Order: sequence, then structure tokens, then C-alpha cells
Amino acid sequence: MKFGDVNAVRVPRAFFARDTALVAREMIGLVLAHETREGLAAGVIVEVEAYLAREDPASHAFRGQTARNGSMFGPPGRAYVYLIYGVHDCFNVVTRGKGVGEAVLVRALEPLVGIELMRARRGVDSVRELCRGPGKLTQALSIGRTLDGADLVRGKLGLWRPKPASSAIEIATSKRVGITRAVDLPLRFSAAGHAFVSKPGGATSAFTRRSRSKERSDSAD
DNA sequence: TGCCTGATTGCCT
DNA sequence: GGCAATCAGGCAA
Repeated sequence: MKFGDVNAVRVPRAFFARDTALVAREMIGLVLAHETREGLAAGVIVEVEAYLAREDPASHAFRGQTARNGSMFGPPGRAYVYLIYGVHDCFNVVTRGKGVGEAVLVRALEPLVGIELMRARRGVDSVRELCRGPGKLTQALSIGRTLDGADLVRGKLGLWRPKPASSAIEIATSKRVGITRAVDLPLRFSAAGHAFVSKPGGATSAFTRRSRSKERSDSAD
């Protein structure tokens, strides 16, 4: 497989069947690609977050398996796509093993191939804004809930490893974004200082929703 | 059965 | 920088 000038090999299932935080970290620099009738759209992963099972209250798997999160408990190397805030789709990669319930959320990409297609889907011009955010990249790559449970090791949607590997990416570890529970766990990984990362640093931005401002007063920087 | 929350985004001021 | 949009799962009554 070639993405522009970049040669790449498909990531095997064994890659995903490991510790979730480790998989998340090593996903930085891989290529996420989706081929549709409209054409190929692909980008380099620059930001992810790991979601664990029982010990992680912020994870959808925390309360056990349900109809919605079923694919999160499926075999590793599958997609888990869900609707957030009734508006946006988020794309996750299932890790560990069948029945465990852990996954990695892809939060941002650097567009690589199919940029005009992404522009048309997103309705914005700026390359930087095409895939900078979990809801944005699913729109840019046309990843919807119909792809929930899709096998990423074979099929039109999947992950590829550039060869040779992208020269030494420095990986920053920080707190996860946009959650209200287990906010201190260092499970967010990003390409350090990368312009396409969705939120800077590690500080969780203050959330502002309805009557939920209880005891929040700790705004970093 | 009905209400509340949430791994977000983009518009408005 | 603040806040509305909008849908489905989870939980209380």
C-alpha cells in the first residue's frame, strides 16, 4: 500500500491484542485510512486516548457490556464507533482480547491523502481543521456507526504502518480530554508539539454544561 | 416511563 | 470564552 509517497504495511491483529496503553502509544505515527466509492482518505494518527475496562470509570465498558458498547468487547482489531452528544461519531480501536472491553479513541489525524475529499465532507478549507478532533476526523474519513464492529485488519477501513517508520516522533503523555471521571489518569498520547493535535498540553479544559458545575474550580494555566 | 448525562463541535457574543 | 444542538443508554421512580 502507498499513501502518496509513503509506503506502508497493514497492521496485524496481534498488534492490537496487547496492553491498551501500550497500543495507544504505538498508534501515534500510524496511518488510518478509509476507502469508499468517493475515493481514499487517510491521515497520520497524532493523538489518541486509551480507555480501560473495569478500573476506568470514564470508559464506556466500566458498567459492563450493553447493546451500545458491544463491539468494544469484541475481538481486538475491530472498530468501535458510537454517537456522542447525539451529534458526533467517535472512532475507537478495540484492544486486548475478546470480552475484555478496552479500546483506543483516535482524537486527531494529520491529513495525508484525499484532502480535497475531506474538504468536501467537512465543508471547511483549512487542512489543520479537517481532522483535529474525534468528531471531525470521522466526518472527514466518512466513518459512521455503520462501521461499528468493522474488522480493521481486513476491509476498506484500517491501520497501516509507514515503512520506514516516521523519523522518531516524540510522544507526549497527558490527561484525557472532555471527561468528568478519572480525569487524572495519564492515558492520552500525542505527537509532541504537533500542530494537528486537538488540544494543547495536558490540561483538561473546563467543561461547561448545564447544572454540572458543582465543585469544579481547578482550572490549570 | 421519563429524566439526565455524555470520550464534541461550531456558532454567537 | 460561553453555550446550544441532539440522541441513546442507564438509572430512578
